[in-house]
Amino acid sequence: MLIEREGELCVCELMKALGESQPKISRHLAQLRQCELLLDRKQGQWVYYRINPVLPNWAKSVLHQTNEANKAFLKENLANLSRMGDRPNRAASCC
Amino acid sequence: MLIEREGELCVCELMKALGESQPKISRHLAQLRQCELLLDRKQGQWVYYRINPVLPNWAKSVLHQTNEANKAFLKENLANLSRMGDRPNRAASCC
DNA sequence: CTTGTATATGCGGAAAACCATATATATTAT
DNA sequence: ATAATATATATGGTTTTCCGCATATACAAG
Repeated sequence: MLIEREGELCVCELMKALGESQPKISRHLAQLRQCELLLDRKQGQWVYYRINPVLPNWAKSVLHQTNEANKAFLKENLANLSRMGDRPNRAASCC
Repeated sequence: MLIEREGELCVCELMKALGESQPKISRHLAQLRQCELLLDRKQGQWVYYRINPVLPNWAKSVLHQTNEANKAFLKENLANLSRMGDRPNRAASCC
């Protein structure tokens, strides 16, 4: 849900947002990638994860609806994320 | 998904449709009832399960969309169900 | 009252998931 | 080259889930 909302997030951002350990986040992301719910791209030392754009529309819609209808659920996590001072600069990705 | 499509189903119907054991069906239904996704009503010797109508709209919508977009997924199970000759007569419920 | 059918649930073992720790690899900075 | 940061993954042990079997309860039929 955080990734859906933010567009893409790297492992360290999700660590901060969710307050979970690095191996835990990484392994869970690996599973979501394996079942093709997520794609990743490497940029420098960071690996950014995003929703796989080839998901069927019904699946994208389910994700989006669930997200929209449960914003309160993520409040804390998004606060943690914005409190993260040294957030990697993904603008540097392109060009 | 079968229940959403059929309106309500009892344990023995789900056993046939899914080809699973009675305790397995019953225990899974108990969990879905516990988390308030399903309601049950007893009629004679049968217990019918239905989607809880007080679910928030987003949840109902997610169930419905997922169902509509994956009809093929249930084909076999629905065939098993219709092949069930002695299906309990739920018309006898009311009046 | 007894038998049969439908459902729920206790129990024990098997299977799966889960996670902390340690470590490996890649990248960046010094 | 060295150190630091970001990520992935192996390993081992704990926890949780899961299921088959047996059993209990409720109802229906005879």
